[in-house]
Amino acid sequence: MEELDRQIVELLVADGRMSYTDLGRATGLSTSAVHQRVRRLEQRGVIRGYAAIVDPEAVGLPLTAFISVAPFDPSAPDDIADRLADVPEIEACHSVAGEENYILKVRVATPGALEHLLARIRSLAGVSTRTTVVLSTPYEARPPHL
Amino acid sequence: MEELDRQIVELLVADGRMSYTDLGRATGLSTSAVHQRVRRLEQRGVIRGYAAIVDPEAVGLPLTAFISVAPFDPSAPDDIADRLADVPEIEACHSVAGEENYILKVRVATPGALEHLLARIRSLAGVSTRTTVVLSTPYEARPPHL
DNA sequence: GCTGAAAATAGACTTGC
DNA sequence: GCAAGTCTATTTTCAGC
Repeated sequence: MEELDRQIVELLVADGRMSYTDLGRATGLSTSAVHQRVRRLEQRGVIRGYAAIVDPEAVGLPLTAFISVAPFDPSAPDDIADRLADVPEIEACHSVAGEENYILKVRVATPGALEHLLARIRSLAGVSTRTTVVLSTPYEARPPHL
Repeated sequence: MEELDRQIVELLVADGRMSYTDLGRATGLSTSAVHQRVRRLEQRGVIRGYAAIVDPEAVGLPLTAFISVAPFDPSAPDDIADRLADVPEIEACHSVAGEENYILKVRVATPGALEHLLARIRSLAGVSTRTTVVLSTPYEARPPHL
């Protein structure tokens, strides 16, 4: 990727609502030039979208956990991700190499909610789980180092 | 949190660049009313900011991994998060309950880069590591279920 | 806390380099 | 691929309820 695009992406990751005017000032381009580049970055899929960053605690989800899952029957076709796709507490689902098949990142309100969530995941996907509770998060969702 | 605020947050998480005009249409409020509410949500820290969502593969970081770390000397004061704060490959750092002290999420370009990163983390923070490589990511960074 | 309107800004689009 | 200019939409502020 080009230096100019790299710079634009970095600026938009830091502030997704930055105006094209300011992006132009920061990069030395005209408004229409950055606008054009941003649109190309969006079309190429480099920029997938824009989102407000929400504090999970502030919206009542203070408890974060990682759940490693492994299927009861390892020979069965693996449709675990699909089976869990509609569980809203699951923020991320990664297929991984290692003892377990997936790592899930979940957010819930209370330990009780985590207990129910684990039961739901086990029965929905036919998996055993190993849960690691997050105590605190020094940092998270830092921008990629382009 | 109030229903109207919940709705606004949900809309802004889905599209961080949505205009106040459109937010007003979607919620039935006037432009200035939503604007006011958004500002209060920002001030209260419910909305921490806005960011462009970037495809890590498209910016040359196709390899994601989780690294669990535990200090060589568990009796030493724990400044691991601080010591690792300036390592740009680390996207997230969670203090966790369990066998290890922290779970790091990292993104790198190649297996070789991961090898160097692990060495750097071990020497910087004085920790042993256990690495789980991500094979694929069915979904990630889904909005919190308000 | 919401509305509605006015003024300031920024966005979208076109044309020419 | 970029700059300049025009037209439209949005942001922002404020008086009034």
